[in-house]
Amino acid sequence: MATVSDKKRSPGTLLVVDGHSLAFRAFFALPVDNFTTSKGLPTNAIWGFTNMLAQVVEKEEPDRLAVAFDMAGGTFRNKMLPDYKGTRDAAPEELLAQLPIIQELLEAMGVTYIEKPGYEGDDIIGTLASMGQEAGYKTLVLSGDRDAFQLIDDHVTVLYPGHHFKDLKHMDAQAIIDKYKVEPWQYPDLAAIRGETSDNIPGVPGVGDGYAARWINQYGSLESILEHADEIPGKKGEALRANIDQVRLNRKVNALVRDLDLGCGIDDFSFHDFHKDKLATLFKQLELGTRTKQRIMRVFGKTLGLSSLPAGEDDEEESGENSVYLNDPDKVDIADVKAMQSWADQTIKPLKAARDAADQAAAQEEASLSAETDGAEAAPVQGDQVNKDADKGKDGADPASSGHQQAPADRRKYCGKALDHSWVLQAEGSSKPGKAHLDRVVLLANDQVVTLEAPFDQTILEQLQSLLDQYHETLVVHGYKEHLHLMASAGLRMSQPFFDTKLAGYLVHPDFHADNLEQAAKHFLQIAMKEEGAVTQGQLDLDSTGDEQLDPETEIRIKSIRHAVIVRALSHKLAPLLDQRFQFSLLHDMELPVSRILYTMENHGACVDLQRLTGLRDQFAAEAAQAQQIAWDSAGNLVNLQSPKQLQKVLFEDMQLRPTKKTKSGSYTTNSAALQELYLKTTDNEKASNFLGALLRHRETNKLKQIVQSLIDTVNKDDGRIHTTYEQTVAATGRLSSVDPNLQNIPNRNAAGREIRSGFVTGDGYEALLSCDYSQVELRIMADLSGDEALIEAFKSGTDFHKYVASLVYGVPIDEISSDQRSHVKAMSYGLAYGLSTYGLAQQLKISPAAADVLKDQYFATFGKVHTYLESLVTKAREDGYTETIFGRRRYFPELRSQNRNRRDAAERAALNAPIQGSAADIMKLAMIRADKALRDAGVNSRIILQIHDELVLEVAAGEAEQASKLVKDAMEHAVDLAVPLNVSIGIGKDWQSAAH
DNA sequence: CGAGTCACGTA
DNA sequence: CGTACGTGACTCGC
Repeated sequence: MATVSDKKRSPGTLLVVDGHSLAFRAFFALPVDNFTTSKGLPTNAIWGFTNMLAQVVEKEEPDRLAVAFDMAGGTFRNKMLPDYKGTRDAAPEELLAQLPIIQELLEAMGVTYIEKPGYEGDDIIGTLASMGQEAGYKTLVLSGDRDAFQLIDDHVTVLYPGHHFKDLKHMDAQAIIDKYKVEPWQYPDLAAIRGETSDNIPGVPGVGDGYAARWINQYGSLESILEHADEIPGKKGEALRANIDQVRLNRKVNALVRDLDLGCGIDDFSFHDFHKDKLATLFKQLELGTRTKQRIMRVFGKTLGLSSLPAGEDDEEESGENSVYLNDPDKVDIADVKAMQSWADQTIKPLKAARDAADQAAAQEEASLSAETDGAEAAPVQGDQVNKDADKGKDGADPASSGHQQAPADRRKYCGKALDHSWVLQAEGSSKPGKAHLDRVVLLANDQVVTLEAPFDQTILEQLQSLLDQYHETLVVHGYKEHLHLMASAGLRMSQPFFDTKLAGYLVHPDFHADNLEQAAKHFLQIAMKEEGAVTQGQLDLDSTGDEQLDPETEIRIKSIRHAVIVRALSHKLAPLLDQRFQFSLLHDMELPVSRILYTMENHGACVDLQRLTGLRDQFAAEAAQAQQIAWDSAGNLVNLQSPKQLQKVLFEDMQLRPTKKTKSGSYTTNSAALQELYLKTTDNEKASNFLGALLRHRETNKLKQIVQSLIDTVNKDDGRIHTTYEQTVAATGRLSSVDPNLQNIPNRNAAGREIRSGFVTGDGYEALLSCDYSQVELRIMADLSGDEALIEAFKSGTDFHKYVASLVYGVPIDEISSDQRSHVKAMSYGLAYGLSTYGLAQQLKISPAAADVLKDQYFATFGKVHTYLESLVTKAREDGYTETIFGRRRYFPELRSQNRNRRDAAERAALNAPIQGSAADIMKLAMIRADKALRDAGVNSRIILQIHDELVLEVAAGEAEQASKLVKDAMEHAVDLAVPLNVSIGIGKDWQSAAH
C-alpha cells in the first residue's frame, strides 16, 4: 500500500518507535494484575503499547512508520560491559512473553517492525533516523530510552514518556538544552558521566546532571573533561578521577550506531495491509477491551482509507482495567439537605440491597455447586482465620464471636464482590487526638461525587450522620481511626465500615509504610502523581485539561476528590488480595475493631501530674548539669557530651584510651557499654576515669530529662492529659507503635527512670491505675507452636518459670538454682525468639563464647522441639517467601534470597522473630477487643488508656477496682486457647509506678 | 533545611 | 555478631 503520492507532500513524517523501551515502560506503568487474561497471560505491556501507538499515530499522522525491537541474546555492548542490562535479557518473563504478541499485532495492523541480531532497537532507530533525514522526512522517535536524545536535531524530535508513560513530551533541541543545559549531541557525554541506573550503568558517584553539564560546558567535550580531570576540585573531582575508565566505557556503549544495513528502504515503512479478521482474533484471545479494539480499528483502518468500523456485536467489557476505578466521577452539587437526601437515596441507599442480592446469588451458586460435587470440596478450604484458632477452643473461648461484631450470620469471610456495592467517604482535616478538626468530606458513590466543606450546616451534618448510621456496612474509608477523630470533631459518630484501605494495605504489605494516601496509591496501583498530585493513569483532570492554573481552593478540592477516587481504586485492588490470603477476617474482626478502641484510648489520653513532671525534669536537669561540669573539668575542655564525634576525639585521641568496638560506619563507638568497659579498665588515669564516670551519669540523667521534657511538651492544655497517637500500620510484625509522644518507651528498667511513671496519675472521677501484663507471652507462644512437652510442662507447673527451666537445663533442683544461672537461662530463653548467636549471648552475659555455646547446647538438649520449630520457621519462610502468625498475618521476606550474607542472616533472624512477636501482637489485639467489650457490657466507667505491647493500663473509676481487674484479667487470659495457660499479672495503684507488680 | 548517624528508651 | 519500634542531637551537604 505504499503510496508514491505521499512522498511529494514534503516534508513527510516518519515515526520511528522503540518497541522494547515502549513495552518496557508500559509494563512497569500498568499493574499486571489488572491486565491478565482468564488464562493468566499478562497483557499490560500489549495494552499500553498498542494504545500508545494508536494515540501517537492519530495525533501525528505519520506517513511512514517502523517499530524497532531488540533481539534475544547479547549485543556488542555486552562484550564491552559485562553488567550491561539495557536489553531484553534483563526483562521479566511476564514482559518477554508479551513482545512476540505485540509483533503479531503489528503485523496484523500492517505496521513494519525490524530487529537485527547483535544490535539493539536503539541502533536500528539511529539508522532509521538517518534514513529519514536523507529522504528529507521529519522524523519522530517514540522512545522511553534517553539514549535516543542524541539523535535530536532540526529534523528529529524524540517523543519521550513523562512520569506516566502516556504523557508524551516532545523533546526537540531546545527542550534538551532547557532540561540538561547541553546540546543534544552532547547528551551521551552527559549520560556517560551521570550513568544510567535503570540500565545498570554506574556513573560517577555523587555527580548528577547538573555537575556533568557544568563540566561539559566548561571543557567543551568529554575527552577534554577527562584530560583536565585533575583540575576539578572537591569530592566530585575525586570521584571523577576514580571513574575515568568507567566513563569512557559508558560513552562507547551509549553511542548509537547510525549506519546499519537494514536491507530495506524508507518506502517499505508505509502502512501495509490491515488484517481485520486476524486482529479481531487476537483481540479476543487477549481479552482486550472494546474501546482499545475500536481505537486500533479506527486509527489504522483510517490510514488505509477505510471507514470507521461499526461498533459490532462485541459486548465484552473493558474488563480488568484499573482505569475503571480511576475514572473521573461526576461532580454533583448539593444545594440543600433535600438535594443531599435525594442524591443519597439514588446512590448510596441502593448499594446495600444490591449487595445483599449479590450475596444471596453467590450463596445459591455455591450451594448448587457443592450439591453437584457432593459437597466435598466446594466450600472454601480455609476459612476465617480468626476463627481458625478458636476451633481448638472447647470452653467458649472463641475470640471472634466474643469480639464486638453482631450476629455470626452477619460475619463475612471474604470481601468477594461486595466492594462493587460500596461507597467511599474521604474526610480531610487534622486527625490529631485532642485537636482534630474536619475541613472537608467527600462522598463517592456510583461514580458520583459530593463535596461538603466546613463550616458545615447543622442539618447537613445530621443528614451525614444518618447516612453513616444506615450505610456503614457498605462504606469504604482509608483509615478508620483517623476518620473517627475527624468525624468526631464535627460531632459525628461512625460505626465500623466495611473496608479500610489503609489497614488492608498494611495487611497485604506490612513492610511498606506509606506516609500518605498518594504514596499508598503509587505503591499498590503503580500510579504516578504529577507534582501537583494529579493521578495520571485515569483522566483525573476534573476541570478541563488541568493544565491551566487553578486557584488554590479549587486545587485542594480536586485533590480531595482525587483521594476519594484513589481509595475506591485501592479497595478494588486490595480486597481480592485479602481474599486470596483469607485475611478479610483479620481486617474485619481484628484490625477494624482495634482501630475503634485505639481511637477511644487516644481520645481519653493519660492524665499526668504536671507538677510532678516538672519537678522530675528539674531534678534530672540539675544532675545532668552537675555531671557535665565534672566532665568538663576533668577533660579540661568544653566538649559537647551529646556529640559522639567530639567524644571520640576526647576519648581516643586526647586521652589516648583504647577503643573497644566500632560503629557501623567505622568510627569508634562511644555507647554506654563501651564507656563502662573503658571505665573499668581505666585505673591509672584519674582524669579519664572521672570523665568517663561523669559522662555515663550525664548520658543517663540527660536522657531522662529529655523524656520528661517531651512528656511535658505534649500535655494537652485543655484537659491536662497526654494524647498519644497509636500507629496501627507501622510495625511490620503487627505490633502497634506510639508517637507524639511515644508512651511505649517510658523508662522501667532502673529506679531513677521508673520515677517518671509516677507522673502518670488518674483524672477526676477515677481512683486508680490498673496495670495488667502478660507474663512471657512470646515464650508461651513458642511452647504452643513448637509443641515441646518439656516447655509446655514448665508453664503448666506454675512455678517460677525461669528457675524451673534453669533447673532442667543445669540438671539441678529448683531451690539450688543461683541467680546467675536463672538470669543466664532467662537471657537464653528470650534470645531464642530473636535469633541470637552464641557470640551475642556471650557478650550480653559477659561470659566466654565457649560457655555460651555450652549453655545453648544444654538448652536445646532439654527443649529439642523448640530448636526444630525455630529452624522450621526459617525453612518455611524460605519456601513460601513469607511467615505467618497464628491468625494468618503475613510478613514477606524477599531478603532471604539475598546474595549478601549480612542481609540474608538479618532476614533469617527477622523471619524467626516475626511469627512469634506477631502472634503475641495478635493475641494482645484480641485481648483488647475482649476487654473493651467486657468493660462496656458491664457498664463500668473504667477504661483502657495505654497499651505497651504486652501490658494494658486502665484508668479505674471509683469503686470499680475489683470488677475491672477481674474483667480485664479474664479477657486477656482467654483471648486465645493455647497448649499452655496465658498468665496475666495485675497491679493497681494511684499512679503508674505504684501500679507495678 | 533534610537526610543520615549515633545513642538509647521500651517490649 | 538477636527482634520490633520512636525521639533527639549532631553533622554534613544542598
